[in-house]
Amino acid sequence: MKIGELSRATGTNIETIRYYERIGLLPEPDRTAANYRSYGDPHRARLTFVRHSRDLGFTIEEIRSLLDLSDDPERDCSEADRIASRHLAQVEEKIAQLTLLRDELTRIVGRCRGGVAADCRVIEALGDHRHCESAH
Amino acid sequence: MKIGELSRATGTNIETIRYYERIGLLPEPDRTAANYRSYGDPHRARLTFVRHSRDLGFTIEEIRSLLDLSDDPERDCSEADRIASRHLAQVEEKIAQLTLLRDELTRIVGRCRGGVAADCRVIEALGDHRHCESAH
DNA sequence: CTTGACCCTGTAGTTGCTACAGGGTCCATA
DNA sequence: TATGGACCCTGTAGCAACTACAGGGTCAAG
Repeated sequence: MKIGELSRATGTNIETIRYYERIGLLPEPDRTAANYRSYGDPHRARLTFVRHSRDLGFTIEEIRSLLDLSDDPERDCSEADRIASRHLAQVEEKIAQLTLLRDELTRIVGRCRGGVAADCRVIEALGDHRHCESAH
Repeated sequence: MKIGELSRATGTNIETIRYYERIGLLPEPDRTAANYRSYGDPHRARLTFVRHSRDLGFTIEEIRSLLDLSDDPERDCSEADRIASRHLAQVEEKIAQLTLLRDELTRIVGRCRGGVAADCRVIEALGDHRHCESAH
C-alpha cells in the first residue's frame, strides 16, 4: 500500500502520516525501488489506533505510552486504564469549564439591545469582570 | 505604571503583555528616560478587556474586531453581538462534542477488567472503531 | 513524448503564548 | 563608592499537532 492509499484507508492526511513517522509514532516502512513508502496491514492498524486515540483527545505522548503497552502484550493493563481514566477526568473538567463559559456568554449575548457601540452591553461586559457570575 | 505593575494589576504575564503589543492588540505605550514602558489607565482597561475576552475563549482576531468596534463608538453594536453569538454557538458545539467523547471514554474505561495488555479492552477499543456508538 | 497523478525531502507557517540569552537601569545597603 | 538584587529591554527559539508549500523525482495512459 502506498501512502495515498493508506491516507484514504484511514482518513489521515498524507503530511500527517509522514509527521507521525518523523516523530517516531509510526515505524519507518519499507521503500519501493522508486523510494516510495510501502505499508502493510500492521501499519494501517497502528495508524487507525493513533487516529482513533487522537479523535478521543489523547495527546501524542499518551498515545506513545498506549502504543508501548500494546507492543508488549505481557505488560499490565492497569497503566492503559490509568491513562484513559485521567484523560476522562480532563474531558469532564473541560466540559465543566465550557459550561460555565457558555452560561457567561449567554448572559452577555442576551444583554444586547442593538444600538451603537458606545452603549453596547456586550462590549461593556467584556471590559468589566464585575458583570460575571462565576470566576474565570 | 511600569510593565510589572500592569502585569500584577491584570494578572497577565509580562511576556504576554509585550506579545500583545507586538501583534498590535495593545498600543505602544510611552517610554521613560530609561526606555521603560509606561502605562496609564486606558492601557489597563484595554488589557482587562483582552484578558477577559481570552478567558471567555475569544480568539485574538475576534478580540481585534471587538476592540475596533469599541474604539469607534458610532458603529453599530450588531457586529459585537454577531461575534459573541457565533462564539457561543462554537462553545455549545464543543460541549456537545466533548459530551459524546466523554460517553465513549466512559464506556472504554468501564470495560477494563485488569490483566495483561494482550487482553486489554481499553487498547482493543482504541484500535477498533467498531466499538464506538457515535461517529467521530 | 507529454500530461497529470502521485511520490519524495526539507523547511516554514499556524495559535497563543512562554522561556530564555545577553544585556541595561535603579535603588538600597555595606 | 561599590555591589547586589529587583526590575526592565530586545530578539529569538520553543511548545502541540499539524498543515502548506517549494522544488524536485516517478510512472502509467493517451
